[in-house]
Amino acid sequence: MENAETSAVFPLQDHDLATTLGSGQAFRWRAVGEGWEGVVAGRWVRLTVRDATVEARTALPCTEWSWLTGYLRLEEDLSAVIATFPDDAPMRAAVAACPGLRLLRQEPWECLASFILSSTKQIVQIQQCVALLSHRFGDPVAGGGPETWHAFPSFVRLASATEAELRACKLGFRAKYLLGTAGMLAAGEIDLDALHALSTDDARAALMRFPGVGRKIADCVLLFAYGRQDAFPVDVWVLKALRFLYFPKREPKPDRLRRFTETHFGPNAGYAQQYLFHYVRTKVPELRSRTKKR
DNA sequence: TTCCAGGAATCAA
DNA sequence: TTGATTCATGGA
Repeated sequence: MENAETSAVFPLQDHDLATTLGSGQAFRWRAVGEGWEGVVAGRWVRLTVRDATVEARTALPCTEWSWLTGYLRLEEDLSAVIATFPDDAPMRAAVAACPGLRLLRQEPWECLASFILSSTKQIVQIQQCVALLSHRFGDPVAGGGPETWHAFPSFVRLASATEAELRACKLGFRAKYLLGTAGMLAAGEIDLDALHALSTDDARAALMRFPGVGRKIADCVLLFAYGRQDAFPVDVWVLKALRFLYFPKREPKPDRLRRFTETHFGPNAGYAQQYLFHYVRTKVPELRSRTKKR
């Protein structure tokens, strides 16, 4: 069969792909040579940055690219987003430390499933679990080389798996959560597409009906898949960031902290959160070192 | 060896 | 309501 690769080039401004794709919001990207390879919307794609452009190469013919430009949010004016961040020292430091960090717009099911796997796991382990799940249960897709790639498995497919099969993908206690969630979706109990029409609060409540989904994971899905930029996930890193950068003197009570995250960071609070997350996780030695939780 | 990881469910007080 | 415990697994 003839090589049917297709490529397209898009302008890229204020967008650091390596930072974005490695910032713990998506888990299927691999650095390969100069570029990044992954599967988006069931298509294998290789992204290569050249100057102020990104070249996208697919293995199969492609004439319409909204599946990729929407995923990468190439239309978003990052400077306009950052302009809404609070003008304080921690936020300025986080923005300065992570130039070109962006949010993606992922598919809700893959994002939900990935973050159900994420609880009490390191990012590299989440990546490994997602790779194992995809390899074991996902449909094969044509890639750019001899290696076989796989789409992220559908909830229908996972709903028909056994807990033992999921545990074989190193999910541990999260296996029954993923199985339960896939089962609810396969049974039509909740329609992920319908959440787009709901308020953020109602969409969050719907997501939290799934087993293994609490406030934090629901907020990740709202932010990374549904474009709800007011959603502010608080994980162990963001908690450390808030304590260390904003409340160094005394420990804020949880409800005080929640009110702070909902009011201080503006309409794009979730975007600001991603900057704080990546900043403390990669650039603040006092917090990167293994220090006791206070 | 011990601690911890983009947490949530469960149970005790 | 809040606080402690449990749940797998592997990296540091």
